[in-house]
Amino acid sequence: MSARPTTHDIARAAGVSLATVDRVINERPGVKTTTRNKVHAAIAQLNYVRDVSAANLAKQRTYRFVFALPAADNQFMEALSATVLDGQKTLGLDRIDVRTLTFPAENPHAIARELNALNIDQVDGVALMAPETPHVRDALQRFTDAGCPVVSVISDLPNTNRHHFVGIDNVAAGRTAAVLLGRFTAKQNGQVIVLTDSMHNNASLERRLGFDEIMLQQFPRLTVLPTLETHGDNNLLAQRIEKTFEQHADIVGVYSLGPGNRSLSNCLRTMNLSRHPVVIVHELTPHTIKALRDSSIDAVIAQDLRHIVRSALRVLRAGSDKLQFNIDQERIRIEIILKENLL
Amino acid sequence: MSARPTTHDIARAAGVSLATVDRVINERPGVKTTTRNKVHAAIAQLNYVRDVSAANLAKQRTYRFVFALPAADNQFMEALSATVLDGQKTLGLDRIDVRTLTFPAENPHAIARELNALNIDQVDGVALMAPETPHVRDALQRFTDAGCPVVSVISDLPNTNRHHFVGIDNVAAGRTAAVLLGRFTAKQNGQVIVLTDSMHNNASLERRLGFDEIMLQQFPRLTVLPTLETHGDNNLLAQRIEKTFEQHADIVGVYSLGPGNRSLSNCLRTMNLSRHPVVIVHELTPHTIKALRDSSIDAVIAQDLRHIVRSALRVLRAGSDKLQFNIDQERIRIEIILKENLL
DNA sequence: TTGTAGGCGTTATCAG
DNA sequence: CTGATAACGCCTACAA
Repeated sequence: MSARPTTHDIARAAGVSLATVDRVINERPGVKTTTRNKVHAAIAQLNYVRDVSAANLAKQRTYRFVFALPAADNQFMEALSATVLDGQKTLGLDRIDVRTLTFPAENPHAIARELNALNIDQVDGVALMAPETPHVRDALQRFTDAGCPVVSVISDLPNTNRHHFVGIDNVAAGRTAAVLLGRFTAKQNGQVIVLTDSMHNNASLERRLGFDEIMLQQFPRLTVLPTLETHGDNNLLAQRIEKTFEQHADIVGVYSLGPGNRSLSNCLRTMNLSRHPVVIVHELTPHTIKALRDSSIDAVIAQDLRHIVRSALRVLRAGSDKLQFNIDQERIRIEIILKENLL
Repeated sequence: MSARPTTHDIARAAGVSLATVDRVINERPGVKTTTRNKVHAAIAQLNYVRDVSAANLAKQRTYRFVFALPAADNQFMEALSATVLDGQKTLGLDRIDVRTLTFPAENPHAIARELNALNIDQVDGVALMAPETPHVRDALQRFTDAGCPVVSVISDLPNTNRHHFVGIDNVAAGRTAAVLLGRFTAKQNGQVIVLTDSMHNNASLERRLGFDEIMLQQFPRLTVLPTLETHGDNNLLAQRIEKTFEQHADIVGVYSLGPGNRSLSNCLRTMNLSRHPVVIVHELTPHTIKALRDSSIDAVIAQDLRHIVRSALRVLRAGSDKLQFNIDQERIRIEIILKENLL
């Protein structure tokens, strides 16, 4: 109803000047304890909360964040990069400067080097998606030691002291995939193929974990085969899949933990199977959307990239201001997408 | 790296005053086309982006919106009200004043009366969830005629000229429920119960439509029974469900289109069935969350209330400023929630 | 130790 | 149609 109180109101109520109020609010030295108390009393009484954007405007403060991502070598990474770029415009207007750093997906040393090259007091926060290697860990340590917030995105870096992880609970995502696969295969017995580019990736690891957990518990009629690692090699992927189909007569499901869904689709199509397995993959991309539409993929487990980018930026901003953030509000949902609820 | 250009820079570059730049930027009338072009050129050239926080600071404008909802008589409505209240604080600091109007759920006349009692030039926008009755239609007409934006929420009012509908595509939601129910019932034959409080409700109607569409197409092994309308009467609900179970030997699924999920759960529990039907309901509430956890509900079709409230407010704000809004960005997702991807 | 005056980038209100 | 000028809420000199 009534407008928010301002520093003016506090000043008046406390019988002091604006500058003094400011000093108290920002815990600057040079204020008598008694007047400080008066101000605090007024603040409490009027229920004052300072207008951060006005403060930032006055301070000319801009947040300088770095977003480090592997170079896009698939549609998902393309979408993620695009979302970050888009965020640069959308939220870039909130006094947030986002600088993107890309590194060759297969060379985590590169990202460590790039991070090390950054001047720490020109950076207010780092968001990154990267594999957890010792080099990366060390590079991040430098930031966290300097009080510069770091968030991991999409795939966590559990053995670093990143301030937060922004992404889905990948174990739960694996469980979700398992339930869908189990129920969608109806009462059939048979084998399930699991594949990803690399199990050196935290997200893949956790997804497999959750997947196995549910499969063992609830769907003993299905046998989950060892994970096929494709290392981004489409031919290798095709070879391994075909070989697996030769070795097992009753493959009823395929769960793709990571990238490579276009190759997977191609491979399955060219094999021209008489019975189509239930296919569950991760991430909404132009390809997976199309595949949902033509029913060559049965379900997609997704995470909203816009949410992720915004959340990462919000968390970094909070960290940079040494403020708490509402952890519930930053939780990323595991989305289940079928043909019917696309869009 | 160099600082962002400001309106001053634009003004200087275009050889006009601050005020003119502002007029152009905010698409206000009263600027010669030639000067407007000059300003636009300067904006493009200097790559100007306006500082939203400064803008908001300067705009002491507060939007006065009304949110009209039926009184909470179930957990979903409670959650919705709570979300609106919460929005009052969260976005309330974005210079948005939200006033809530509640009316007895069973008495749509009341809401029409309350809307009519509002002074139109003290309101900048109306969001409402209400049944579409002639009274409501007339009441809304008064607002839209006055150029005051109106958005329908959750359940659409297609025969009014509300500016926008904020909620899920309920036909698609019905289709989604159908696919899940169909696949989750595996290969079983049998009947499916559909129930809701009232089919006078647009959302229920559309959901049933989509549900039937898929059922007929894809699951001929299942017979969908006529919708049971419970009119919010728990005893009636229990009676009808029990009777239906007596009349049909192979009920394998239940789809609840609307409220009444607690009663449904109670009823099913007390019937102590030997074979549990697949149960699919709408909306995440404390009850449905609990029921997902204990597996008495198999899937929930949900919509994110926070998104809905925020979207409604954004759309109203755009309408109130006579601006376009990005319709893609305001699309509400149909969420599928299982036990595994809760939270 | 405290207060005054000016500015941050934008918008609003007047005149012209 | 256009341009000064004063806000908005806060911070930072500098002066007292």
